[in-house]
Amino acid sequence: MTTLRELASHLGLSPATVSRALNGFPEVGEATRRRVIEASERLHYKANSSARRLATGKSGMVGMIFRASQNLLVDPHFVDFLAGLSVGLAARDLDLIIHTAAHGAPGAPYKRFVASGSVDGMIVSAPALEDERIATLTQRDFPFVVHGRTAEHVPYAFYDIDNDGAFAAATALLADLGHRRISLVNGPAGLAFAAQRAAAFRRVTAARGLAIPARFVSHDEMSEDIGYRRAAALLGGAAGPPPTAFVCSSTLLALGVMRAAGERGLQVGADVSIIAHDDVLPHLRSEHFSPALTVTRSPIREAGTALADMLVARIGGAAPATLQRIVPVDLVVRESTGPVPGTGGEGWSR
Amino acid sequence: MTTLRELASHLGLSPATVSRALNGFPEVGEATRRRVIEASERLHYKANSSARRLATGKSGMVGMIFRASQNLLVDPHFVDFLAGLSVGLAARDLDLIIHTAAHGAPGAPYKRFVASGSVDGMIVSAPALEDERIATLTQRDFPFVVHGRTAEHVPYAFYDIDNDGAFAAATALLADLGHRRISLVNGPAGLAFAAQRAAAFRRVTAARGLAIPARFVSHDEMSEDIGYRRAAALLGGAAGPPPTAFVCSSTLLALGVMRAAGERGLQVGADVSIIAHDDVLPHLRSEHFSPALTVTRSPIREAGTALADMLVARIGGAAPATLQRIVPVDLVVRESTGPVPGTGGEGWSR
DNA sequence: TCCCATCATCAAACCGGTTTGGGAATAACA
DNA sequence: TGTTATTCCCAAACCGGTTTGATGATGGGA
Repeated sequence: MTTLRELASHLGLSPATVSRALNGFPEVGEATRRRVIEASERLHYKANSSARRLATGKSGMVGMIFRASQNLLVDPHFVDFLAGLSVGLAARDLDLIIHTAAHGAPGAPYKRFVASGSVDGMIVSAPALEDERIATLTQRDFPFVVHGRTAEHVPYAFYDIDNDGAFAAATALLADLGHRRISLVNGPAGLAFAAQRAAAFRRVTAARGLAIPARFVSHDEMSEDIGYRRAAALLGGAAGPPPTAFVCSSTLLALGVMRAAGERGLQVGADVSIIAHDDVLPHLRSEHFSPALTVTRSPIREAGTALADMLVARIGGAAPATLQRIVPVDLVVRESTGPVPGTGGEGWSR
Repeated sequence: MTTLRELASHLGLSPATVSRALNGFPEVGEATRRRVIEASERLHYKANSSARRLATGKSGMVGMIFRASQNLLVDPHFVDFLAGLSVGLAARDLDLIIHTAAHGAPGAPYKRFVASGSVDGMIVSAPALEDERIATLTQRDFPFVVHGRTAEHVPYAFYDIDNDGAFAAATALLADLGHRRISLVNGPAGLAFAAQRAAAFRRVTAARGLAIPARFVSHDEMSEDIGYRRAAALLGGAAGPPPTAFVCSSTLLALGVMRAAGERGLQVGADVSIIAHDDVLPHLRSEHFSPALTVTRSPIREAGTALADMLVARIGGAAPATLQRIVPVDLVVRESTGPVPGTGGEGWSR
């Protein structure tokens, strides 16, 4: 509760000198500085952050906004990203403001943060293919970084994994094992990463001459439940021959697909193959699934810390074009993928 | 970027009038108010939040601090709580600042937030049995709410589940089924909820005359991995006869215990019984485990929204003693619990 | 017609820091 | 000793809102 002025008059100094002493400016005497610091601690002085912000124009915070409708906060991928981000920002002495936009208008909360000057930068997560937020922020020349990439042409700072490479490799692996009926259980339609993954999947299957019926490709929330329902519907075979392999956009989806396969008595890795993208959620380890899951792997936490660094650079004035990273994805072959059943996999059944 | 003064001079009014017009004060004429609002929208005026805070003394934000060392943000229970909290706060037009304290000193970040006036209230999560944060905040008479309860006697606002009732019921259920060698796989030692659960477990087992060796009770992080390791060590039987039943502090732990049991060829619900507390994480549904898990159930998301309401009330001046809630916990019996094997469960083997 | 409410508005102070532009010592140099 | 350069500190302005106290303009009642 002590103010700078109180502290100053207590010391018989001017507020200006005390301010400089505490902020490490060179033009105050060493003896004076020590006296000031000692007194500030004794009186529990702490600069009022609102006043400082008003004077300096910096807030020391960065913002992030979720749409409550999308329930993104519940998504474990998302929160793990948040964890990395928070740690990375804390290391730079920045705080993170999170705001859940309850109502429809997605633009309003951005105004709230950007126009009112309450944050120094923004983080945009889970962008759509053409994302309004990116357009708005670019237009106002406000510092921001994106987790993911959109189809737009404006240069902005982003961190993304090589979704195309990962899903091309995953699809090719299955095709090489002889699978011709492959299903893609993907993330929500409209999100950029899901579109990139679907494009890679379609490109590779088309190149191999595989006919993929529309019902084999689904876009939805990435939960165990959805994985189960999609796989159960397809494996039931009511609408046509079931797939022999699944490519999943997350390990949670794969878990559901495995449950559906298990219920039908299908052996994963023999009767049906499953591969998934693994964001390496610490409490969900694909190597412990039974059977151990073949995955394309890229830790989502690293995205958080990397984006924190990028945002700091961006706030510091770095050009967006210099802050773009696409990280490669590892393909880890384990036990959930195998040769297509009923063909020459073992060399005799053909 | 337009300021209040600019807007005012543009309108030929004083800043005072414009401020009142925008903030809905009754002493400005209706015609003037409309004129002001119209102009403010046309010029994209948005009050600078730092300036407003400085003038009003309110920040419109509440804070929450994690210790990075504890890795709480990675804990899915925790983040789901965060989700509920965020939604609850957004409904009250509050933002949440989250700060990860990288280094050891737990007091420092509190100073940072409280003494500098950057937040109007604080949320304390995962309290220890005697929590320093609660002591500090109480002493400064700063508004805060706690998720959980400590052993302290100071009256503060909290929301907690009936850990004692839940774990007494769970333990009694197993004892009633004839189990005499029961293991408790608990959360981290030192945290209040874990202590409450352990106390209930010990009370009920003692009342039933069950001898529980020290190795049957473990305190650690609540991950699948830890659950697996604890159960594997006990079921190995190297240190003595293995337990016939497990009480787990989370469904993640139970998942690990199930994996350990499965690896040894034990049938869950017959050879070994498992019961867990279920915080109802949307992506981890205990009714879908195989077998479906018997649980004590209480959605952790509700804690978030309830605490948001409490904190708003507390900031508004409500007395802490009026803001204390302990919610009951449901016992849901499913397939993972059954009579102890090798006794009279089936009527013939004794 | 005069007086008193009521309404609508304004000038100025204030919140608590930071920053600019000097100015009075002291030190360095001729 | 006189001048110039440093060193150290201060008074005042400023950031952009909100809030107090006062004032001019209108309208109703006597």
